[in-house]
Amino acid sequence: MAYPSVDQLQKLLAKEVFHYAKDTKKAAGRALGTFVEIITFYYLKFWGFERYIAIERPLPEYANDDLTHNVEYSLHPAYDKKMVEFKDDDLPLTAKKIAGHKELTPIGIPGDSIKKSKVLLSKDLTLRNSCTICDLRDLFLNAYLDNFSQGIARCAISFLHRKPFAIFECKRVGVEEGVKKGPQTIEKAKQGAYVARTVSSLQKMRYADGRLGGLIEKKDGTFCLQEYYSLLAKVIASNDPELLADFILTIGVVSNHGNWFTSENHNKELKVLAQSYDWLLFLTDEGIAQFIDDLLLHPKKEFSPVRNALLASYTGKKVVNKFTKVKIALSADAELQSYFSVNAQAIEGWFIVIAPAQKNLAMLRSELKTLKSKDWPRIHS
DNA sequence: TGAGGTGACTTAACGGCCTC
DNA sequence: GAGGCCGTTAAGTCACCTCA
Repeated sequence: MAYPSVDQLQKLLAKEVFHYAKDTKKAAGRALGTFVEIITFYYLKFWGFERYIAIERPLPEYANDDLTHNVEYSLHPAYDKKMVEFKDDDLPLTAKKIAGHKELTPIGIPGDSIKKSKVLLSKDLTLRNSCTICDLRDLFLNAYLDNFSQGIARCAISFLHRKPFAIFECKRVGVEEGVKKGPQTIEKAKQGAYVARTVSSLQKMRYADGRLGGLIEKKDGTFCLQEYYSLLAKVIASNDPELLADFILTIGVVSNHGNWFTSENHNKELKVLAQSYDWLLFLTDEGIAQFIDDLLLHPKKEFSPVRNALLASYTGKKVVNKFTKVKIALSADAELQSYFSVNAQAIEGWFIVIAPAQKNLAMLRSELKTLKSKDWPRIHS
């Protein structure tokens, strides 16, 4: 790695980018959290799941609608899809404008269900990833920009069910000056663990002998109970609405930061997360450092739009941030897609699978593909 | 009338301080 | 050292206003 640690990289960012902030290290740490989110999003996009993704959508706890949690990325069953096109004269592409497209008028979208402040592509070519157009009872419509060339914006509209089949949460916690082990880590771990353990119908329980068990209540009040990962595999492979209807695969992505030890030598906080999410991925120091060096600190010429989007977003003045998981400069989006496509093999190595044991990223991708391909209208009926 | 800017507000994530 | 709490920073939503 070109840098001794991510902590050193954070200090470099603090000096070079966040010099205006009252607490430069804190601002740089906050931005590193954003980078972890962006890396996760573009990897999912590279995997082909973009048209199923919602961002920061409130998700109720299982059988407890009173409490909702905004989850970073949720992957939803797609009931339908439409393709629409707009000319560059039509910019900005607001939710209202998209909902009024002739391809969508037969649906009869009620005016009051259309999102007021959502813009898929603004006049200054800022893209909104996963732009929600409207909520229609159990479904919501999300727009995704496929490409924008020769004056034509081609957009995909996904009809997504409100109940996701998978969620992703990203966490980063830094290391304090002069301290090797961060006390605050347990707080972040608890926060993530709580959400991971409360949203799915597949619940975790502990046997007296220490084994992890899983249980799902059936309609008749009886329980399907067995060793957790066996039941998880059974649910993913099944087509049984009783098992699948409220099941959510939970995935956590945590970045290394020097005080969670190594991926092999887990400390308490990492163990809490590993036993709370179905999958826990560890984004390595080397990975995040490579991303920052390649795209933000010393980018090749073709990646300069990414660096420019970052620098224009963090100036100390009030500007629209064009380098987040939601809003990103269109030129930076294109280069990020290209970077993730060209470097796919290396990027796969940035992630270490902490849990489940003996599994790899290809298996996670396969599980997600299996889930997205289910006959969801029948399962939800 | 609709696009775009602004400010109030909520939610979340960060590092660091404080207590035990 | 462990863990609770806090101030700062930032993202996102929404209502409201201005202006073409």
